[in-house]
Amino acid sequence: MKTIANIAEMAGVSKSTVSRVLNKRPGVNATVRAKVQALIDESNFTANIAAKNLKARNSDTIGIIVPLLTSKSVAAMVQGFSEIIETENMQTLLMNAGMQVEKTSNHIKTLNSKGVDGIIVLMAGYNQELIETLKQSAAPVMIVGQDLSLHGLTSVFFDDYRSGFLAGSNLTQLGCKKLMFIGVPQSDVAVGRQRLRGFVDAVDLANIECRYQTNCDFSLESGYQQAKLALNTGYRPDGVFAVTDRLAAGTIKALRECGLVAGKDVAVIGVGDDELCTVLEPPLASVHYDYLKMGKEAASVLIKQLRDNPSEGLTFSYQGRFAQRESYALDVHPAEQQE
Amino acid sequence: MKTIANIAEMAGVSKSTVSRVLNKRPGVNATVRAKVQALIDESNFTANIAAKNLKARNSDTIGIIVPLLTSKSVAAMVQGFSEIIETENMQTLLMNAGMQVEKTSNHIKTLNSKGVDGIIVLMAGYNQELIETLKQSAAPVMIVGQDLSLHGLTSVFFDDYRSGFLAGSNLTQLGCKKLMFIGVPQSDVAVGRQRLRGFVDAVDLANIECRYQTNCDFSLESGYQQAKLALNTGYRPDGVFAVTDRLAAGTIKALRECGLVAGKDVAVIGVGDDELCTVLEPPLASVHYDYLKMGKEAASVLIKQLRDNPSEGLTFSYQGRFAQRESYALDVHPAEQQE
DNA sequence: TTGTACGCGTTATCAT
DNA sequence: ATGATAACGCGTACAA
Repeated sequence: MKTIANIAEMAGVSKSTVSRVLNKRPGVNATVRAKVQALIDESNFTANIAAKNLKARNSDTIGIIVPLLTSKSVAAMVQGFSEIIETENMQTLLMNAGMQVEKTSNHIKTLNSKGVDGIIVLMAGYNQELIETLKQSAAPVMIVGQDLSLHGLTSVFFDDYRSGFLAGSNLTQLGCKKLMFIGVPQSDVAVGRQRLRGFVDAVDLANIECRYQTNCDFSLESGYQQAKLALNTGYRPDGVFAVTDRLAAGTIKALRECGLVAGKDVAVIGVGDDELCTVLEPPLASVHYDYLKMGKEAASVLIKQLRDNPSEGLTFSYQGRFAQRESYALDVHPAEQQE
Repeated sequence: MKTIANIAEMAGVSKSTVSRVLNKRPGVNATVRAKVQALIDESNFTANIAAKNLKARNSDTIGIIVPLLTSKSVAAMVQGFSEIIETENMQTLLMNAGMQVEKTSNHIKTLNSKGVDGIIVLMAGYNQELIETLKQSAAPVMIVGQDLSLHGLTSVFFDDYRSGFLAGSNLTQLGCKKLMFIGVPQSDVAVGRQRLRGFVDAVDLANIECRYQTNCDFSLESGYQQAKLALNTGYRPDGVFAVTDRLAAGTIKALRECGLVAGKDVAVIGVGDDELCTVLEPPLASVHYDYLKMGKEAASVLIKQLRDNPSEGLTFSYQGRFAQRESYALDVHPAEQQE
C-alpha cells in the first residue's frame, strides 16, 4: 500500500506538501501542486483513512443498528438514512441486532469504539440496560421507531396512538356498529399498545361494541388465526382494524371463509400502506406511513445535531394519513339493515 | 475519550499490560489482570479501532454496495451478508448506488481508500468502466446477482436461464397449448434475457405457440398493461410465465378482467416466491429464490477467500426451485376441451 | 512557500 | 511478568 511518504519521495518534496495537495489546502506553489497531483493520480493513491481518523478523532461515519432488514419498513428507513448520509459525504456502518436487545447494547459499544460520529438505532424492544448504554454513548444517538424522549433520548417515530384513533373514528364514521380489533401483544409499545389505545379511545367515544384479539405475532397466518378465533364464536363484525397490513390480509381471508366480503359486508383497515395493499382483493385501505421520508428526516436531524450543538431529548413525531381503498366500504348501512 | 494510557495510569501499570489484558493475551499475573479488567469494565472502555486498524493494516470491514434497499431481494441478501459478517466479527460498511452505474464505480474507490478487506457488489447494470474499476480494486470483490466470471470476477447468482426453462417446461407438462410471456427488456441480463432464453428453449422444445410481451418495467402496473395489450388483440392463453411475481400479479388482474381465472382457465407462474404470492387470489406458483441463503453463502465465500488465498473468477450459481400453488392448474385439459 | 518534528492510540519487539 | 520504546500513516504547529 502506498503512503503519503512514497509520493513525497517520488515528487522530491516533503510529506507536508503532499498532504496539502491532497486536502486541497492553499500555500503550495502551483507547479509543485500540479506535479504532486499528477503523481497522486497516476499512482492511484488514496490516503489511509484509519490514520486520518486516528488523527482527526472522527470518522465521518454514522452507525446504524437495525433489528432485521427483511422488513419493508426497516429497509425503507435504512434507504432513507443512507441517501442522506451519502449526500452529506459520510459513510454508513450497518449493524444487525437480530431482534436481540442485548446485541443492540454491544453494537452501541462497538460503534463507539469505532469512533462513529453518530448512531441511529431502530428499536424493536428495550430494557433498562440498553437505555443506560444509549445514554452513555459518546456518539450522539437518535432513536427511531419509539418514543424514548422521556429518557432524554432524541426520538423520531410515528404517532401510533393517532393512527389507532384515526382507524377507529373512520370506522365509526362509516357507520360500523360491531367492530373487531386484530392486534399484537402490548409488550410491543408502538404497534401493540399505542395503536390499541388510540383505537379504544375512538371506539369508546362512539360507544360501540368491539371484540379485541391481541395475540398475533406479525405473520399473515396469525392474523388469520386470531380472526378465526372470534368468527368461530359466531361474532360477525361489520368493521375491522388490524394493526398491520399483513394481519389485515390474514383477516380478510378468514372473513371470506365465513362468507363475509371485505368492502361490502365489513370494512377493513390496516396500517403501513404496504405494497401488498394494492394486490389484495379487495385493495386494502390503510394508514399510510412514509418510512422513506421519516428515514431521511431522521438522518438529517442527527447530522444537523452533530454539526450544530447537540440538544437533548428532542422528539419528532410523524403522523400517518388515511389511504382510502375498496376495503373501506359497507354496501348496506347496518342501521338500515333490519330484516 | 478514554485511552489505553488512561487505564494504565489508573491501574498503576504500563500500557503494554493493559493491551495484553485487553486482548486476552497470556503473560499477565492473575491478580493484575483482574484489577485491570475491572477498571476496563467499570470505565466502559473500548479500544480505539482506528488506531488498531492503523497498526494492523486492515479494517475487519466488508463494504457492500447496493443499487437500492427497498427491494425484497436486496434487503434479504444484505440481511444474509450482515449475519455472516457479524458472526465473523467483522463490520459492514453499506453504500447506496441509487441504481447508478457511475456511482458504483466511485463507491468502489471510496471503499478501497477506506481500507475495507473485501467488497460485495449487488449489480443492477454495468459498463466497461465499472468492470475495469472492479478488476483494479485492491480489496477482493464479489459480484452478486450477475455472472461476471467471464471478466475474471468472482460471481454468485441465480441460474435465471434454468428458471425460465423450469417455468416453460412446467407449463407444457401441465398441457398448456397457448402461452404468454410477460417480461422486461433484455438490457437486464438476468431477468430480461436469461429468463426469456430459458423459457424460449423450453417452449420451442415442445413446439408450442407463445405470445411474448417484453416491455414491462418492474411495476405491477406494467405487468397489467402488457398483459392487456395481448389480451385486447383477442389472444387467449392457457398458460402464463411472468418473470417476476409482481408482474404476475398484474397479469392475473388483467386476465380476470377478460374473464379468465388463474388456476382454472389459465396456469400462471412467477419468479421470486415473494411473500405476496401467498396473499394473491389465487395464491401464485413461483420459482423460489432463497435470497437470504445466497446472501449468507456469498459473504462466507468472500471471507474465506480473504483468509485463504484469493482465487480468481470463481462462479457460484444457485438454482431456483418450483413452488407449487393454486395458480398452477388447469380445470379442463385444453386437449379434451373441443366444443 | 516549504520542511521538520511531534502526536493521535494501539500493538509488537526487546529489555529488564 | 512487566515496562520502555518504536512504529503504523497522517495532519499540523512551528520553524525556516
